[in-house]
Amino acid sequence: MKVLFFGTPDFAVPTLEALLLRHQVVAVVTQPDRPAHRGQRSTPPAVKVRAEAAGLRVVQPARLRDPGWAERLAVFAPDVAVVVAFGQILPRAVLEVAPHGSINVHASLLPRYRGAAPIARAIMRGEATTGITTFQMDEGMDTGPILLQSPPVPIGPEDTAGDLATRLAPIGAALLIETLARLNTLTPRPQRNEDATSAPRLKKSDGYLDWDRPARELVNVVRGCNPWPGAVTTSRAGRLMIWRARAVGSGYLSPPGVLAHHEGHLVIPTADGALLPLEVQGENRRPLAWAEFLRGARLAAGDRLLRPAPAEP
RNA sequence: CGCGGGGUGGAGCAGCCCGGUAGCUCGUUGGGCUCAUAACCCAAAGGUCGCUGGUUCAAAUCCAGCCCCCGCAA
Repeated sequence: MKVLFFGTPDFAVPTLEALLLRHQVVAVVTQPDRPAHRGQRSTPPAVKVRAEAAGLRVVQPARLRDPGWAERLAVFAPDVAVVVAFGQILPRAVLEVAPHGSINVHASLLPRYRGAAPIARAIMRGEATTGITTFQMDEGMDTGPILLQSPPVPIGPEDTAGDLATRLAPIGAALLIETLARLNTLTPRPQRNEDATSAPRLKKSDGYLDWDRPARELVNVVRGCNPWPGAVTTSRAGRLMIWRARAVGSGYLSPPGVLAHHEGHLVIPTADGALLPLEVQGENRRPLAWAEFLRGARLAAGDRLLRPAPAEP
């Protein structure tokens, strides 16, 4: 089939590669290069890099909602459009550019976790499984009728959002290929809206750690916010990013947020149990193991950690 | 010219503003103690303080240039 591919980050790359093997990708639509990294260098999205390596046509609309894009994309005469983590809402005219419409690869078992951050949100809520759904897109946010779903994919207790995304991406690629292969015989199944939950895009403040919550929940926040936006607390030594952590103990140990010793480790007591940081990162520092960080004598028992001030949307 | 932090024994840091014998926590090595369970005690080895030049009686510390590393702005 002639496929028009929409995608942007790493997560979308395996699906693009799978399409390359079995179908004809007539063009790739991705987000514009954005200033990124030190020095404000303009950086192409992962999908663009891969697409150019494959010699594909790449289109980078600033706003797909601007008039004229449907016509410009129609020139490629696709049979179907495939959308994976593209990052922009597709207007109806664009959704309907291809005769078979647009198919989305979404990283959850819909109708659960509709939205931009299904992987991170599932982890943050402590889910034990998730999966991949392919569906026929409509104008709503991940509301279209379902084509195929993967079997439940287990979420390991230590998985980060980054880990899970890496694992889910090839599963999505395989499911999409199967979806296309069976497109003519599949019956789209409407989602049960009453079962839907939403997974809105993460904000930095989603990573703000509140020590008055139970340690188990905070560990989930830490996992879900890795690699972005990072779970943060503030201390005498400035902002502290916690990249990996484990919940230890249970019940009330000592005042939440005040560093204390517990079974041989310096931990952060919470409302229930304590958080044992494993990997941590100080301001303008690289990530360090908790023990190494502590050797710099930046923090000690008795120091109080606080939730960052909500100075951000 | 986006903003910012940093390069000090193997690791993580302090010292630099207010020049004058290089310090802390850990690791390593050698002893000791004998079970401390939060990391016991003693001792030792190990450093061109990123590079080059300048100022000075004297530079890790002040000045200039260069190299490298890192964080944030998704």
